[in-house]
Amino acid sequence: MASKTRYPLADFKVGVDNVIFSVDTEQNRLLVLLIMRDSEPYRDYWCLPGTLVRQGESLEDGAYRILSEKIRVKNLYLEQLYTFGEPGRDPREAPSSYGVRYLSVSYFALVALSAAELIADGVSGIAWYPIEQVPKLAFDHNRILEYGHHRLRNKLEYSPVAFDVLPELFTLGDLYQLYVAVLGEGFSDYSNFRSRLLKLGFLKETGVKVSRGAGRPASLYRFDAEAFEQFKDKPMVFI
Amino acid sequence: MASKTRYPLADFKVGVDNVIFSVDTEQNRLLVLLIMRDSEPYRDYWCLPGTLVRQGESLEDGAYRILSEKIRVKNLYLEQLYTFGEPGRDPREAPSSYGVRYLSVSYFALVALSAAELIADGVSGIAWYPIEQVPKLAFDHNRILEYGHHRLRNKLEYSPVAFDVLPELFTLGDLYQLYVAVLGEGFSDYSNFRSRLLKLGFLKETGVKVSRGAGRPASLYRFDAEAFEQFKDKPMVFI
DNA sequence: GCAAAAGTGTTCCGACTACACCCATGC
DNA sequence: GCATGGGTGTAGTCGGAACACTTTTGC
Repeated sequence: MASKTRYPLADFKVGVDNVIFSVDTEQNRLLVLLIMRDSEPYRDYWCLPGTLVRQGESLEDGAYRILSEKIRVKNLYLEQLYTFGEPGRDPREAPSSYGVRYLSVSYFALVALSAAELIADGVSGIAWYPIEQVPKLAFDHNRILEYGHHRLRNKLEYSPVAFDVLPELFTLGDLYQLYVAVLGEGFSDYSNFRSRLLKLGFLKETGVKVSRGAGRPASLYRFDAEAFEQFKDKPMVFI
Repeated sequence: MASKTRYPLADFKVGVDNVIFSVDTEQNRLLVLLIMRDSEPYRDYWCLPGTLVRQGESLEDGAYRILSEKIRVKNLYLEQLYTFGEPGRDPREAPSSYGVRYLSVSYFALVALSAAELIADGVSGIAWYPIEQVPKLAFDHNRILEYGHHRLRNKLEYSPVAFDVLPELFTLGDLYQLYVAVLGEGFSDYSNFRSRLLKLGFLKETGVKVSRGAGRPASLYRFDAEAFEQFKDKPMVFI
C-alpha cells in the first residue's frame, strides 16, 4: 500500500516503569522507591525502577520482574498508571528521530515499609526517597512520578489503600498522619475522622496500647480485610 | 552485556484505538463508533477506529489522525484509557511469538451525535452501534470497549460529561434518560435528580418548550460551562 | 500541675430519600 | 375525560462539620 511507504510506521521498544510508594510512619513522610542508574544514558541519575520488555514477556510480567530484583515483598499489586510515548522522550532515540522509539507504560503500587526488603546488590543504589526531596530524575520520570502521586491522592480518598502502606498494627494517629502526609493538612478533623472510620467496623482494636512520648497511650488497631469485604466495589469516601 | 543476548528485547509496533461513545437521544441508546475492516487480519470484522503510530508521531496525534479520517467533529477531547500489550493479542505476531509485538494504547471520548458527521469514503464501513448490539469485534477490541464502557459509567457519575453527548439544547428528561441508559434503571428518582441538578445552577433554562407526543411539554435547557467553572476539579457526584 | 496526645460526646445543619401532589398536553 | 410525562413541594432521616470536653500519659 502507498501509505506504508509514504508514512512509515515507528518501531518501538517498550519499557515499564514502576512508581512504588511507601510511608515512613515515624516521620510521617511519603516515600518513593528510586534506583541509581549505573549506565548511560543518565548514568548516576536516580530513576524509577523500570526495565525494557523482553520477547515473550507481558508488560506486567516485566514490571514484576524488575521489582523482584529490587525489593522482596509479598502480595504486591501493580496497577497500570499511564502510557508515555511521544517522540523524543528518550535520548536513545536517534537524533534524526526516525529510529527506534521508546515508550513507557507505568505502574503503581503501595507497600508497607516493614514488609519490603530492599535488595542491595552492591552495584546499583536503591533507596526510599521522601517525596519532597526527590531530585531531578532520569528521562521523564519526574513527570511519571507526579502522575503517580496524583493517583495516590485519589486512591487514598476512595479506597482502603492506606492499609497497604501501614504496618500490621497501627494507631489511629498513624492512620490520620498518613492521610495528612498525602492529602495535606485540613482534609478533616481528627476526631471526626476517627469516629467515621471506626463506625465502618473494619478496624479491629487489639487491646494493646503504645505510648510515644508525651500524651495518653494509643490503642493499636488492625485492618480486618474480611469485615471490609462488604464495602468492596461500593463507592465510598475515606476522607 | 550478557543479559542482552540471553534475554532479547521485544520489538513493538504501537497502535492506538479509540472508544468513541455517543447517545441516540431519540431512542435512549448508548452508541459506539465502529469501523468495518477491509483488509486482513480480521477482514470484514468491525473494530474500533484505530491505527498504527507513524514515525515522528505522538500517540495522541495518531489517535486524532485516524479519527479525523472517520468523523468530522470539533472540540473532541481524547482521554487515555489503558494499554494492552501482552504477547499474542494480535495475529500478525509471528506464530513463534518471537517476532514483532503489537501493543495498543486506547483512548476514550464522548461526542454529541448531532455534532459528529461520519465520513463515508465509499470503501470502508463506519457506523454508530448500539452498545448492546455490538458483534464480535476484531482483535481484543471487545475487551477494550468493555473497559471504555466501564470508564464511561464512572465518569458520568463524577463529571459533567453528559453534556458532551447531549445536543446543545435538551430537556431534563433527555438528561435523565441518558443516565438511565448508561447507569441502568433505579440510580435515582427523577424528581430528586431534577432538583439536585437544577440547584447546582449550571443548567440554564431557555424558555423554549418542546412537546413530544403525550404529556406536558418540557423546557429546553442548555449547559452553562461558565457557571460550571466553580465546580471544576471539585469532587462531586451527579447521580 | 501542666502540656500533650488520645478518645468521647453533642449540637447544628445541609443533603438525600421517598413520596404525594399539581400542571399541561395529546387523544 | 383520562393517560402521559413534566414539574413542585414536603416530611423524615442520615451523616458530616465544628467544637467542647474528658482521659491518660510524660515531665
